[in-house]
Formats: sequence, structure tokens, C-alpha cells
Amino acid sequence: VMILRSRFLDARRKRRNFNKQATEVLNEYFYSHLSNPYPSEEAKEELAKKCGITVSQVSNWFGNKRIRYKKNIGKFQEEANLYAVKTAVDAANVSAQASQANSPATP
Amino acid sequence: PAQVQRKTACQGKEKPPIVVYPWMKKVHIAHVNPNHMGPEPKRLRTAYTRQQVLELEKEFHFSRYLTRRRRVEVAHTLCLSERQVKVWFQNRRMRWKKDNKLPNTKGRSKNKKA
DNA sequence: GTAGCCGATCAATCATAGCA
DNA sequence: TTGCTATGATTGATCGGCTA
Repeated sequence: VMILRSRFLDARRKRRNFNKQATEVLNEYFYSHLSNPYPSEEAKEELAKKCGITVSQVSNWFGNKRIRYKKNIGKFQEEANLYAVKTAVDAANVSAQASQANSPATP
Repeated sequence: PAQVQRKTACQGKEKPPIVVYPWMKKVHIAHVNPNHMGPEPKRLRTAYTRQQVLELEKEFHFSRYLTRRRRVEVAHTLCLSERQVKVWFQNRRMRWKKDNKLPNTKGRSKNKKA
């Protein structure tokens, strides 16, 4: 009978999408750091405060974003270009990383 | 190893080429039969039964850490590998810490390496 | 040298939100 | 209402670093 369906009691069933501006902030960070979209703990805290969400939610968002982006890069090109224009910096960062990219991660 | 690939997908527009950074590459690839020529091996993610989770939770309530002996027993009882039981406890401890996180400290003060 | 832990992340999946 | 995609959250499993 009452099979304890713990899954039905999860909090995720009542989730709400983030504000448009919150998503805007997160996307801006993501695409302006596309070469390495891994915000530090402090950056996460800052984003969380700016978006009015928790640090865990920021982590979830970036986790989902990274996976879904790499899963279908083409689908995000339009969005990528949109934000790329918005904040076309990072270029210097990119070259700096490409130069020293040799040992960290991906052995 | 870490080299950036650029897919020159110039359709005729001035749009920048699609850049593939290292983090976008596949990782955690399921080591399956090399003969498999299907779409994607796709990493498997076993869904533990309610019974298994229930027992694991019960064990966790008793102690947040397992001894080698206990781990063997639990693994055998629940038809899981020792590794799975070990990983489950590690993940459970992480979740416990997250759920019981104090509204302030996170294991580190504000003063970093100034 | 090795095994377990931690922290972060990956990747699959769940369950709902949102929209046509 | 129905069907589908988008999206936030959950969770089993992996990676790298560290320590006993």
C-alpha cells in the first residue's frame, strides 16, 4: 500500500524558475568565463547574493549549465553570441590560460 | 593535452567560430565493451531500491562512519559492492554537512591568505 | 605505497514549470 | 486539456588532493 514514496516528498517538486534578471546575471558570468566557467566559492557567494538565491543553487545552476552546454554546444551558440557581445572581455584571460594549460586537469 | 579546438563553422556570417574548451570535452566515460558501436556508452547510474536506502540510512543513523567489517556486512546484505557502500556513506556525509550547515562558518574564517 | 576521506564536479534522472 | 521542452534539484559515481 502506502509505499513510502520519498521522491514525492522532495522539495524539488515545488521548484520555481529563477528571475529573469537572476538568470541574466548567471549567464553573464557563464559566458564571460566560457573558457573556464568554474566560479570560486567567493564568486558563488557574490552571485548568490546578487541573484537572491543560495550558494547551492548557484552551484546547481552552473553544474546544469556546463553539462547541458557541452551536451549540445550548437544549441547555445545564439545565446553565447548574445552574451559575448554583452561582455567581450575574457579574451586576455583565454590566452593567458591557453599558454599555461599543460598540467592542470585532464591528465 | 589541454588545447583548444576551434570548429570553423563559418556560415558566411561574421560570427566567431565555435570554440571548444577543455572543460567541454567528455569525461567520466563508462568503460564498456570496446566492441560496442552504439551511440554513446552512457555512464550507468544505478538507482538504489527503497529497501537499500532505508538500510543505509539506518546504518548511517547508528554511525556516520563504517568500519571495514561493517561495510562488508552491509554490502553483502544489500547486494551492493563495498565500493558502493563506501561511496554512499561519503555522499551521505556530504549531504549531512550541507543540511546541517551553520548559517555562517563553512569550515573557514573570513581571513584568507591575506 | 595504499586506502579512505573530503570537496567539487560529472552525468543521469526526477518532477515540475512554462509554453504552444 | 495535451504534449513537449526547459530547468532546478537530487544523487550515484568519478576526479584530484591530502593524510594516516
